[in-house]
Amino acid sequence: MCSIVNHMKETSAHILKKAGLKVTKPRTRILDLFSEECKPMNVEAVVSLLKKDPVDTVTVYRTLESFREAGIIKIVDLRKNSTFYELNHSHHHHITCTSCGAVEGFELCDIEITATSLLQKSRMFKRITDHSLELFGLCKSCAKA
Amino acid sequence: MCSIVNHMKETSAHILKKAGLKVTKPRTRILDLFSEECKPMNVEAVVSLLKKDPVDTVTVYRTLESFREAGIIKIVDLRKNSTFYELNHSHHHHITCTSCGAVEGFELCDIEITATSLLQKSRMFKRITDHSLELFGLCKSCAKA
DNA sequence: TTTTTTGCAAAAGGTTTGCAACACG
DNA sequence: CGTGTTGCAAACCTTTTGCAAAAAA
Repeated sequence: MCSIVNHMKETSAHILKKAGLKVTKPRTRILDLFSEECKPMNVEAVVSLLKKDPVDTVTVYRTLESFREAGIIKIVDLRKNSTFYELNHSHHHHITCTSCGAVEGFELCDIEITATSLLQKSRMFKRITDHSLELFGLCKSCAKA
Repeated sequence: MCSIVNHMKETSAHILKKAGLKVTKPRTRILDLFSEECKPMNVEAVVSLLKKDPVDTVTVYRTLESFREAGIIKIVDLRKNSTFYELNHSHHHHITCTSCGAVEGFELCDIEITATSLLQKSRMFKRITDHSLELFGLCKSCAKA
């Protein structure tokens, strides 16, 4: 269980209302799923994990997009061939195994400081609103093989 | 003109040979293009810039993939809906305007040091082979509007 | 000449759009 | 009950694959 729901004692329904989204069954189930699985997921993963009581793929696409707009989830750049999302609460980054695709999250926020100072040198940019630090490497089991 | 060809006095043909790739007209032209345009490009951009003497889209896909395998270019994660590549010489990152899509490059390599120390804490990972720090924000003209 | 590369056609993902039926508030 | 959401079909766009003709070494 991920911390946003847990910590803040907020139900998915509550989070949806606060975001101005109607509380529907597919939305509640998808948000619950993100709280249960503490990892980046793509549309296929969501559909697959809800297959007992199926939610249409298109609905998942639309739901993830509306969650992203509302700031509930965010896109993670993992160099996969589809878009991955995760809950937008704790600020962290990822390391992805280039061999088997395993993903681990980590926190590391010296970057914010360094990045802000960068704006002073930029002739083109005014504001930084988001960033993504993604590492790629080999996990222990792939490093052996 | 980007520095790799310029600085090292290496022609595209020379770079291709060193990489073990046959020197063909499409490959030479595509590599020349990356040297001329100092910015990330996707397949569409390459095709479009070569349209006077067209190179097939599929050839561009295959060429970019072979360049990437050879380490001549690398993928840049810009959160666009297609894959962008750029020359793999100077180590730098990017900031992308979330409003108009403008991209600026910058150097900032304290990350390598910080990231390496991270491995000591990771229970899953053994090696970091690559990383990507991408910033997103508003460029000066979009910040006004 | 032998092997690799190119271009065309077609297929294969992932994602988006249109629209009627449905459900939330 | 009215508006926003869902599900299905179909379209769309990017990327991949198969194969014969062309080009590199």
